[in-house]
Amino acid sequence: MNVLRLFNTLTKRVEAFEPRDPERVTFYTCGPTVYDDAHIGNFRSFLAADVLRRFIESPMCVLAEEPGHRSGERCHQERCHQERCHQERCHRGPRQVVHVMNITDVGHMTDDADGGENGEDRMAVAGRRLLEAKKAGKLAAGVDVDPKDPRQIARYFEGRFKEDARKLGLKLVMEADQDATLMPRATEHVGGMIKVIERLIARGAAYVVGDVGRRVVYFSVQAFPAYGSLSGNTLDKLREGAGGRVSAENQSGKRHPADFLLWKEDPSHIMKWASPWGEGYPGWHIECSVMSVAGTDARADVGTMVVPDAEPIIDLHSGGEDNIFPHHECEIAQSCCAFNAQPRGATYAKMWFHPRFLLVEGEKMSKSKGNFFTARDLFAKGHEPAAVRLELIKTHYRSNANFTEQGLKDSAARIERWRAYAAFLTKQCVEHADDDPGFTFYLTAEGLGHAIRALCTDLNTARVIAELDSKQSMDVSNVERKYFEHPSNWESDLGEEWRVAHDPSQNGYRRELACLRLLDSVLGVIFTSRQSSESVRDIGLFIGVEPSPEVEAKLRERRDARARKDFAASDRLRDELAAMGYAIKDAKDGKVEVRRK
RNA sequence: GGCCGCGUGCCAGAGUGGUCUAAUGGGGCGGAUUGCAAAUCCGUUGCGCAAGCUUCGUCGGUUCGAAUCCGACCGCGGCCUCCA
Repeated sequence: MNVLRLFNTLTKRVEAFEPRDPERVTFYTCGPTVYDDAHIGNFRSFLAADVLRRFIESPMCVLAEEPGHRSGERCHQERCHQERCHQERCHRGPRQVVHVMNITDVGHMTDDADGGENGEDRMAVAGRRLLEAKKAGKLAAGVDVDPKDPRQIARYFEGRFKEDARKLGLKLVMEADQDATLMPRATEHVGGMIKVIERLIARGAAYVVGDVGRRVVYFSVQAFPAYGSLSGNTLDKLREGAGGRVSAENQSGKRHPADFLLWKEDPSHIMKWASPWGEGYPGWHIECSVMSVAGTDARADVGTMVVPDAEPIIDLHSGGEDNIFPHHECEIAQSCCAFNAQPRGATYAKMWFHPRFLLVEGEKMSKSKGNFFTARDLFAKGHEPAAVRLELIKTHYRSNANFTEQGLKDSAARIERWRAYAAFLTKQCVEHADDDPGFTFYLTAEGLGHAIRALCTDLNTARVIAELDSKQSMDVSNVERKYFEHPSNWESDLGEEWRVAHDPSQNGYRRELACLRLLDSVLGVIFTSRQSSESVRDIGLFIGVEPSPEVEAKLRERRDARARKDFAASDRLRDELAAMGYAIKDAKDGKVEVRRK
């Protein structure tokens, strides 16, 4: 039996993921800081988390169960379709995943990357940039944001982040439109942070230094013996200041050099709140300790909740690899010391999932190298979001994937081939075609099983893509794409798809389509609505491309030229489109297919 | 200096003890098709006419057998107090 196994940063091994309650998995992802647009590296990390949560909640995913778990008996009887499962402790989906991602909108981040102003607040930098954009008239029409108000700046970029994320199919963001508690804002949880800091002080895990007006609360790392277990940076091995980002002034009041900030009294700060330690702002790490609990368990009160010894608080936690230390290390220390009855030996999150950084054209992404892209940069260039999504999830999350323009084109073409296959299968279903004994249903036969095994083995998305590509030996060039737009492709119940996929009495085409939908429920790139409006459908198909009115006009002009066999005009228009970066292909009925060159 | 991840063919990227000259896609080459293209489909793509020989960062080791396990080294990426 294949159960989901993941590389756990905490144990540095690939191991079975065993949530406390397999019917309700809690998952927390460190979210974006909203002082700028998210770039494709940010999104790679968020998309890896999205793929994981989509798989966990799907009927394809089987989870191992802790011995003696409460729901163990029931699932074996009712849910499992696999014979061997009855002998082992496991639980088959579908199941609920409570996925929470915070929005870091507190302006205490310092910008050492491109601000240069040695510790200038990121929100202040963002405000200055916005102000410049506003003066230059570069701000989009209808946007009214006051560059002096950090809350407005944060809301502005939060809105843009959600817009990009929706296009890229981040399920969590779409859910958060219905339930805002799934994307909590740090600024709205400062009260909880203060409560947790008070608890930490009361338990001797934190201390206050400095005179009134300049008070600072630090977490005492020596209060938590397990400090260092996630990153390997144990207290005896840490070398103070090796990262070159600590100032002597900040270190002077600490009992131990690794102690970190929980609260800083600073009435002059750009964003500030009242607290028992004066007006000021919270440390960076404390927000996630609070929001991971508040988001995944709405009933919990961070001021009073007590977790029994060694019991995890959440099942799964993700974030970029740069968060491993110090952020996640500190989060563990805070949460265990604040919430666990016995911090020693406690577990905050059971499984830690850290996607690695993305390279672009073989190099580290940086603004100075010119290989720095935000998601919206790519959308603006006409790349379809689904292609960007596939390009970002196609490589194993734990390797340094290389994002390339060529790869983006490949991804767009790949998606279109899959869509053509979906259109073909849909056509056969709609027309109630009989099974063709000469046709190989490669997914139904074994591809689905291979793909599921790959996902169970540390979320191997590349292998899933290979399964979707392989053994597909049919000419998809002549399939009428209108079948892809068939309403049945846009609403499907995954539990039902799973049943159909495993029901031998069903039509082969129907079963194959069910397999395709199941796999795409994880990848999220095939059955996504294209941006194309009704008005452009009569011209043709936009492959990995967002149509623009300008392109549309040229295509119409060219279609008319071809109708009257004016090939000179037709070729001239094709060249013009090529110069704009579009490749076109003539298809049936005077239609064209448009892609990126 | 410490801790962690990764290193596969022209490119991207699977493969974690034998069925591996190594999945899959791209690119290249040949063919079908096309107003010309593009796309699509078929074949081919380490060397050799062949029996056969040789690849998976490098060097060693374990094993009957290694891309796969172990060690060292080299390279890339991340972190060492607030960049996914």
